[in-house]
Amino acid sequence: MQAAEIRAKFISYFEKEAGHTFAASSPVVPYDDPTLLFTNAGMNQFKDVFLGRGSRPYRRAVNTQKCIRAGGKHNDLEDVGRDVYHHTFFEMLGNWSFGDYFKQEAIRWAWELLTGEFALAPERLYATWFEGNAAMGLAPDHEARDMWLRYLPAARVLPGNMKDNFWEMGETGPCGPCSEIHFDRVGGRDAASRVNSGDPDVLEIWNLVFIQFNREADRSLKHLPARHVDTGMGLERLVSVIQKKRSNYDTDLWSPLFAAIERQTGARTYGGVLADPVDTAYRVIADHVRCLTVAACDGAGPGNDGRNYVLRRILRRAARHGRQTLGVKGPFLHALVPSVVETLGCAFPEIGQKASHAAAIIGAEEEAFARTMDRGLALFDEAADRGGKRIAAEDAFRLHDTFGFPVDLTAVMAQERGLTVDTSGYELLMDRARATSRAGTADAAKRTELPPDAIGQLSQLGIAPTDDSYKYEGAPITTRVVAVWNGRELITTAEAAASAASAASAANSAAQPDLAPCGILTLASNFYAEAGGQEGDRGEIHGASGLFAVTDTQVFGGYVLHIGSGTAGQIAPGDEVSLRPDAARRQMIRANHTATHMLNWALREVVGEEVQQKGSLVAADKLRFDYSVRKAPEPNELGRVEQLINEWIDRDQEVDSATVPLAAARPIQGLRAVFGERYPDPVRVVSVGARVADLLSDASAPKWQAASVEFCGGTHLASTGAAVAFMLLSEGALAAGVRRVFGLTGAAAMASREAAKGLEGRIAAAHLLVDEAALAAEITEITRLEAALSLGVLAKARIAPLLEGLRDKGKAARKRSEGATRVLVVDAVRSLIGSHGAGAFVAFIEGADAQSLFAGIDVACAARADIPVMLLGADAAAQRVFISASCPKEWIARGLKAGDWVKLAAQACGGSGGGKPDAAQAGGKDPSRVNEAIAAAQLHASKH
RNA sequence: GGGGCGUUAGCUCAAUUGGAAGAGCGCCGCCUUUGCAAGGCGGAGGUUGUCGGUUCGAGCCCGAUACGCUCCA
Repeated sequence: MQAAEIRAKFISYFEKEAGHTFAASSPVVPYDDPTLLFTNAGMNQFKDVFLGRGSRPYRRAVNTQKCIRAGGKHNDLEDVGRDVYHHTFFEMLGNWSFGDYFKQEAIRWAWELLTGEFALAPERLYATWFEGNAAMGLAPDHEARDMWLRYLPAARVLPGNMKDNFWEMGETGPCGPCSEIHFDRVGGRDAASRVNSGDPDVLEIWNLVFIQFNREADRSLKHLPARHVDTGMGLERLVSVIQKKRSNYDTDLWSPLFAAIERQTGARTYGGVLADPVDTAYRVIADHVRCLTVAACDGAGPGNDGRNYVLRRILRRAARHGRQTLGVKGPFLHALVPSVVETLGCAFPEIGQKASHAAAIIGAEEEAFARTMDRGLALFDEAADRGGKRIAAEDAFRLHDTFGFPVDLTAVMAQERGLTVDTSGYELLMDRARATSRAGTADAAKRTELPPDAIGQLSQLGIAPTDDSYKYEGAPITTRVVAVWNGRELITTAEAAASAASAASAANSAAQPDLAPCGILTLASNFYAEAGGQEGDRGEIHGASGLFAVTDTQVFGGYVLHIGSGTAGQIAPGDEVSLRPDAARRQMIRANHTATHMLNWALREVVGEEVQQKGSLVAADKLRFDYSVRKAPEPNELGRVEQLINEWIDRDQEVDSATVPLAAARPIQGLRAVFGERYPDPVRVVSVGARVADLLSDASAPKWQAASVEFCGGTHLASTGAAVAFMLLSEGALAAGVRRVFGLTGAAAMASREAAKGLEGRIAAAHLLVDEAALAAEITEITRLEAALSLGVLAKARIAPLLEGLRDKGKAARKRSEGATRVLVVDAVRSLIGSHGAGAFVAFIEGADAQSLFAGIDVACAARADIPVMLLGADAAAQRVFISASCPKEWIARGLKAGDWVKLAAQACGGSGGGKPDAAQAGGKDPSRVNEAIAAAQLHASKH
């Protein structure tokens, strides 16, 4: 019987024979359950029913559930490959009763299905029941025992303890005894003693849980009014039993995968040997690629935290096996996805539909790891060879930190070679790294904050949260100071401010800049406090007797804190003050925020629906936008994005906003909301290209797709024209699948356009330069400018090839000039050495530089290999002397070493040098003393 | 936001204490052989990411910066 048939039979048996409703498998990424890393049991999706919080339209359910047991409380990752029945991903067949049938039916159906439909030999089956626990006040489950005795002889109905036969969901909650069905693969013997003993041939195949109690907070048990059944049977094990195989991997659930692995890697055929490295690699890779594919199809890919990091570790384990054990050069896991679809696609249609997506995600991560894997493997070998039985903590840390080898992977690799890893030392290094990392952030985030106790103090004093309804207008308002925060304590009365020494810092810390910045709280405020990625306002607070410069605005528990320092006089609680945000800065932020919305819209328009906002920063000088996308946009797509935004700016479209009920705004067609974000109700809607009232009147109209509609609390332009211009400053990868763009608006965008135009003109002009030195200097300057100027992505793309052409020209000129100098030097040396007699040859060559002297030495040695040669050159303008020398073996034997020789000569003209005995070079700083250098060199040589 | 690592020929990587930047593969040309694979000789190809500093001299030391990788938050 094929696996697909077994799976279908299980489901149809419960559907047809026993009136169960098929409830499709929930995703492996649990929805709304922070206690779970991955879905790890069939009952996960029914947890609310068992807890009495939810209900279903049916009382009997059946399905096959996608489960992942890795990284969490249930972690089978370490056992994968080492045995033949643990998997990171597996299917769990299950049937459930929600307050409907109980033990009798559950046991009868299980028995009939296994021995009837699946034709398992009854004499190989064993059942366990809960023996009770007096200490816990739990009676033995004689009900279950007696039912089993109707089918099985007493010798094969076995009692079990709390650990094996009493199931609890958690510290508190539904629980009850369970009854397991075990199967003996060998048969013809009494295997009772092998049940639950870890024998791979006597394995648990089905667990029937009878939920009849609730564990209360005081640890007591209460009988539940509604009793439930929750059963789970691993499909992979069941198939191995029915197909009479001793290993899960020998069934048709895996053979297509093994065939694909063989094809992709060129490894020899899977042999099924437990301790064999190649067979182990086969099992690990097959298991892991199933897990990764299923996870990716349910929206979870490899990443750097939480469940995503578990998936990354799994992928890297598989990739390492492929590289090291099977010798595959490049990415190959992604190519195995189709065979996962082949084995699972019929049961889980979503896997077939999203296969290409999964393959892309897996391929990208494989490629990423491939970049560091070989270097990491080399480091591991080195560390392993360095002696000892243990991989040093430093090496394990470096493997992790620099090459991305999770420590558990290093441990696996060590184990393969009979080594261990110094994990406690590794943890120590990890802690240290974490500490320095945190220290850095803490230092950077030296922001002024209003601690919770200060907020509590405010509400105790009856001070209401700040009325910030003026923040969208920004026009100056007059209000009253209610408190001053000096960085340590709140000052809420004028008297306290006057008497407390610390008050001075509140009003006058400009004179003492070391003091922590302080903040002013007012009754009402027109300052925008940082929120939704938009920076807080800056500006001034004017009082009758003081002036306060606001450098940042933050909000804490509804209280708007104007952060900054006093510049003159004093401002105290009770003072009437005028609040004046920096209007020019505000205007730039508004333009950037509206542009961010248009960018979000344009990216979706050009790149596609898959674009999701991942983060955003709206500052005065720039905007930053992170978004998820599968592959980098093409330059022409970026051009289109920029163009679309500028078209909107040119059309000067109205920007409308209104605060409306969340339920009314949610259905608006084309609405952009950040996934997973919680929005207030009512929510503020900002729309470019359509009036909010119109949007609400016909929310589902497709035409709204053409408008930018977002939930947003930020400040925006009245109409798009005020942004003047938009330009993409840069675009690049932030993390796998996430990209970041920077953009400019207004004067900054215009300035950047001008700068690009200017640079292009300068490149064109540079082409006319003939002098090599001038051209080189100009190229250096243009290169520097290109990096220093804030050029747009499109301008950069335009300029890059122009600059490349200019560099080629500069290179050609340099080569010409170098060639000419070389010819000059070579000719001079040839003519001089031709008439040279015995003894060392020392010559000054007009116009030679350090590089051309080497060519001169070569020529001289070729002509007279028997004598030492020294050549000198000079650059009077640069105040430099160049010296280069070579010395034949015979002369070295006589004591003349080139290194000593050039040093002597160099010292004679104010320099130094050195090198090897047969070749050396040196330099001096005084060209006027070249003759002295020559004389010194000749004198020294003549002594040998 | 912070830390670590990296950047050398088209590709993969070398380069003792700072002393004339190399190898393998690939490319081009010639030769040999000829069933194929190949073999031999020669050649082109480098501002050692960029900028600055120290030094007589920097791929190497120092500082900045860009890009990539990786970990942490």
